Amino acid sequence: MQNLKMTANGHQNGRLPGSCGNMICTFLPPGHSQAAKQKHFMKRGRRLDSCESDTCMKFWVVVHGTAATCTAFEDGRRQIVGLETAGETICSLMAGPGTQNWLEALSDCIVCEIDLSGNARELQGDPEFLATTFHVVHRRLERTQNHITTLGRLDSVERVTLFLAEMAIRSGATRAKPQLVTLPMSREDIADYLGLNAETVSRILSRLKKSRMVKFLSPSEFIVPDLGELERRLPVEIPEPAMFRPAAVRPGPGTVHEVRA
Amino acid sequence: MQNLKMTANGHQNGRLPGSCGNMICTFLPPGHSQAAKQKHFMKRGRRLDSCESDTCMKFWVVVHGTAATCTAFEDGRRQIVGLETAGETICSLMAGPGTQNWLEALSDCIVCEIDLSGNARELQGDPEFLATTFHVVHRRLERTQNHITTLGRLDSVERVTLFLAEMAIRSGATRAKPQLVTLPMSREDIADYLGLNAETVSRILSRLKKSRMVKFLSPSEFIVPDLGELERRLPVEIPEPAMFRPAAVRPGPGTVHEVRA
DNA sequence: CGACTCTTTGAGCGTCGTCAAGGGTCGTGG
DNA sequence: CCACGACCCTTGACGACGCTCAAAGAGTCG
Repeated sequence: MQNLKMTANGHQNGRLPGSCGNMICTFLPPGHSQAAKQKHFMKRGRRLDSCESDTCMKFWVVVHGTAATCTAFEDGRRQIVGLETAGETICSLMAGPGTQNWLEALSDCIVCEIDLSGNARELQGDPEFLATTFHVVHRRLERTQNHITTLGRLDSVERVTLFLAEMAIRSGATRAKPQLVTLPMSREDIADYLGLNAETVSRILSRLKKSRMVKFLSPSEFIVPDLGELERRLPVEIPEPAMFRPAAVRPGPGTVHEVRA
Repeated sequence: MQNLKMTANGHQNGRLPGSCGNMICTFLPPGHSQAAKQKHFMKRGRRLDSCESDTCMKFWVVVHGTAATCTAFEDGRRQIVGLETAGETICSLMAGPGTQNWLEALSDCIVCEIDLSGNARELQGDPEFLATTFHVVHRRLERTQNHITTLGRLDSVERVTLFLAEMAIRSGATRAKPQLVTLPMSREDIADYLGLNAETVSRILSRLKKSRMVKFLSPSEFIVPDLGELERRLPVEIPEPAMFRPAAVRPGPGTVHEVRA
């Protein structure tokens, strides 16, 4: 199936990402209405609910900030299913029965809402559109499956360690070059992402601080002096940066393959 | 995005599932080679490894029995990412870095391997093919995301309870009509699916037996006398049967929408 | 400055994993 | 036919890990 990724990139046909850097916008008809493309400026904690209708074909693109796709039970337990950083496309929230699903701003966010319901009929026969949406869903599946393994088989220290490593790499850190990382989320958010609770996360961070694995300049700013050392404490390798960078903003055709390199 | 599900069904164009009941076969060229479609008869425990090449476009369809998509760390910890029962299509195993991924027979299985690498180029422009693969991946994402919440926020008793309920529903049980269920997997397999260990699963099953939530006729056969009672102990509703029945073998066009009903 | 939120840390305890022993079933081979 | 091993399931004892509750410190905003 890796071949489909190539098509999904879309660049080889000369199609270029829109002004926001995302592919989805480019499928809007030339003279689309205001309502079809809408920017949400979301303060931390604000939510966007998924649309329940069957005839709705909305996409959300995170333009700035960090958001999360969340699920909750009636009793209030929350699970963050995915972290959505700038460039990420959310093409449908799939609520299980008896649960609520929403997109929530973890930090202040700009989210672009694109409604393609108007030209759904044409798009369903458009190979480029289908390949793009396939790619969006495929990427998400990839990360979701990895997260299942994290939740099912890593203990709390490993989960937090992996989380720090991932955040560092998202910020551009490499094994060779440390990098100041700004956490866009609270301890409770981290906990809800990792299937832990906030106190446990805080305690583990303190432990990692003491063991010099990570230096905190403030509760939300840290540096990992030696990413390799972090990695040695984990039973998995740390994912490539490409894993966190959405395809549509990558430099050119073919680079998608780096994911498997 | 729900609209795409309609196209993905494929029936409305008159395209019908192949002899094995699956859509993917129908994309093989008329005079395809033997190698392009291959049946694997797998004894319990046997594995199929994912293909590493970038130019490979293989699909696996479980025709009979129960298989699992698995991940493992170097240290041996295993996580079952998804249960694959008859009719399920696996379109790519996406190994995270530093982990192994494979498809494993939990019970004796027949798995059909379909290699579309030969006509990849045409298929990448074929809306029907793209819609079908989109649907395959989308379905999987839906279940994967639900499983994240299960692993992250349900305790062990809730996980096992939910598992029993799901297995009952897969076997055709409803709130009104109990049903004899045959477990196609060991306690350890269940544990690896639920992020627990085998002894814990066994202990919890014993507890549920004592509380009459479930009757075991043998270690691998049980009946849930009152599915509603099981559901009342859970913070989530039990998914619809449609959640477990692959789209390609559903009766007709339009029925896909029942997923959201 | 106080109100609020977030974070940290401690004490206590329940849950779940580890280790170990014993029993049941099945297939093989003497 | 039975002995044996392989494998799975069950149950107990014990301990560590992670959650709950509580209190106090740190940072932010009006």
